[in-house]
Amino acid sequence: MDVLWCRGRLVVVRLVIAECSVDYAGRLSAHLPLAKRLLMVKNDGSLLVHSDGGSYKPLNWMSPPCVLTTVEPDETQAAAGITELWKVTHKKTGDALIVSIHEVHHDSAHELGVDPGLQKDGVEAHLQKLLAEQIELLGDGYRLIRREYMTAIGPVDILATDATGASVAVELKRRGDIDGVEQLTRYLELMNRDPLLAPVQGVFAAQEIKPQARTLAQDRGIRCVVLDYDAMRGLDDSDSRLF
Amino acid sequence: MDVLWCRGRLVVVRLVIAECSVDYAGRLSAHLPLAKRLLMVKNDGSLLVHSDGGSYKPLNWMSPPCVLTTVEPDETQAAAGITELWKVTHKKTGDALIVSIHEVHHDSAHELGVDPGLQKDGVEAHLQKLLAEQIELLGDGYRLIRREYMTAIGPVDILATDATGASVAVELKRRGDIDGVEQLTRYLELMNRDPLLAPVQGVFAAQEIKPQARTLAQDRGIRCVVLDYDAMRGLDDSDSRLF
DNA sequence: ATCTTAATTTCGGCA
DNA sequence: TGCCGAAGTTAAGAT
Repeated sequence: MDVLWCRGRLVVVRLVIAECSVDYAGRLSAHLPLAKRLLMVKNDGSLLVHSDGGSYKPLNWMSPPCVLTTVEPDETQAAAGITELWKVTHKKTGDALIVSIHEVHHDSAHELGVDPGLQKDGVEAHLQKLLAEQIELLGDGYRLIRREYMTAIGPVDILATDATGASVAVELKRRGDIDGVEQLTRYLELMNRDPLLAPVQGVFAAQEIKPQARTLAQDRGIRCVVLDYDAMRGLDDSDSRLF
Repeated sequence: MDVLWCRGRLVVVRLVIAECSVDYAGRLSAHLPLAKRLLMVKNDGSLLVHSDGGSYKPLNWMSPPCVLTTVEPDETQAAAGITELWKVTHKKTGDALIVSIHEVHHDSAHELGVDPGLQKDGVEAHLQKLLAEQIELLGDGYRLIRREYMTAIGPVDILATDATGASVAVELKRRGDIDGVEQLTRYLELMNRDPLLAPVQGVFAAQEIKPQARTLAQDRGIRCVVLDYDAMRGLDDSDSRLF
């Protein structure tokens, strides 16, 4: 059991339920008082300390690359009831996580194998692809120049032209927040200094636009467009999808 | 076992190692192909799907408040090898996570009890306290007016005066990003409209300042200051700390 | 309850 | 590899 989970090509996760306290010293200092928790040791040596509640984030953890070593408790620690001492050290930053175990209630190791990984669909990239294909949603006569139009301070999501041939910079978000308006504002400021592009109009397009973002955008002469993702996906021909 | 983990006042976590595929339909669509994984059902009904690798983030999950129901596989599903079907639905958004279980390798429930929670130290609040105490780090003659100086759009981290008595607004970050510069810019814009404060100088202080943020700050006449957290902590008299 | 901001963010893409 | 921006961000604090 001692080193089973880190040897050879086995892909093993170890689950320990234990009464323990945890100390972290790294980018911050943190302490978990003595309580019964779940310790999850992954194959790469990383450690997760979970309680029963909260959401997916552990109470404390150490990310890979890191090494777990078990230290013999000294007399003082043993007298304090510590039976096992785990020290997890980050290989690069030197961050340390120390688990002081008082009692182990459960300990098991399970081989999992390599995970094939998550397949995602429906994020901003897809929204951008759809809007690029359906650029006329912004208005009659709109034409796509290109996606990811590069500027000195980063890529503009979509560059298009309106019916009059004037440039239009589109910033796309799933949720239209104030940050997105700021981002688009920076792009517009820069692009409008370019005599080949100016004048450039701004369009802030999102599935949902927060009132504050809308107010700020309108204040800066940026047009807001709310996108109907489902409708756009329905128009797309590659709409074969799960469920 | 069936409902043990959600009854009464027990605080229980259930651990299942199973060959399964997972589908998520909510803010995005996602699919996990058939593989052996760890399913962690927390007391609040939330579910975490972990593989052996990655960092603390599960491959897929459902956050509380949510409910887990077990559905009987229909004939087609049973023929495909599905023995159990878990459906986790978010109570508010309706997001759904479906776990199709083919084979259970391990199944155990563990009572944990209520967790006392994490004690943190060393985050931005501490940095702010330290800089307020050591405001002269910004320059000779600097004096603290107050921390969390309230404005109409939120609190400025630190308000100070320089050697000439002019107002200085300080925005503090652990990592100085472009967002922080934008934030400070908004504060400065507002404060400089106040005749009692104007003119207000801006200082962007962080443990680390990203090149783009520095460029933007300088372009807007904001001074950048890199803080040495360890040195500042060393000067602090309340430096009794674990380890 | 809603909104704002930080985070030991993590994660992916592209230069 | 490092930087930059998105994320089912999540989570904590303030209004």
